[in-house]
Amino acid sequence: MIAAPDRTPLPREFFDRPVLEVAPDLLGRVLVRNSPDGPIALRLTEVEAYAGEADPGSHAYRGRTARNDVMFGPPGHAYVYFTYGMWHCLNFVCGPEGIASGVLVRAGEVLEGADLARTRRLSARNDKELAKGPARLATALDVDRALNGADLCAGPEAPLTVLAGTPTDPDLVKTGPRTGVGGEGSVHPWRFWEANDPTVSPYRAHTPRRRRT
DNA sequence: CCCTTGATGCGCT
DNA sequence: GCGCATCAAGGGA
Repeated sequence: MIAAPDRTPLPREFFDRPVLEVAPDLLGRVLVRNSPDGPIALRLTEVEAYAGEADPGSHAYRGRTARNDVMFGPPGHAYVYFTYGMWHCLNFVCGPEGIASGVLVRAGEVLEGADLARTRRLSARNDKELAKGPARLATALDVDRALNGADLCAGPEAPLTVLAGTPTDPDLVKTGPRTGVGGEGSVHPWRFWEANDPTVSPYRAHTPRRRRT
């Protein structure tokens, strides 16, 4: 028998730790998105750590700007950015404050609200694909820049919350280089996922693309 | 399955 | 202007 997931929201102290400690600990936790259309609960299966201004793969690498501002703020908040002209990606800001670290939420398994998620992800061929990839996940959960800076620790009825869930067995946590991160940023195994989980996104190496003429 | 390419807005140099 | 923490469709094997 499987223990019921813990519905207790994670406290701010959870996020107020070094990002490389928080990232693997997020696997198996349950992200709840309360949107005007209804709630969706997502069990996290894949994340990536972005570790401060010294990390060349991080948006914080070139210092504080209007875009990455919330990364420099207190832990336990959402950092949402817009990329490739059409997609959003969701991060959890981690501590300590001022280090500008975050965890990119890359994939998960929809536990509740699959009907709603399907209406936002019409191209998904099956439910495993609803949140297989960071932009798909944000689309399924209706996450956009309106949620940038949202407090993850404001309670279970807040727009975004992370419940304790059932942490993934550490023996099942796999690590590898981050997807789509090139150069110096690719040397660290800062991608974390749950072994044998069908909702984890495929790894893709960094591929520079030339703009259309 | 694999690989290639187009779509699309904007932050930053 | 360049390049991006991406996705979906299309064609070949």
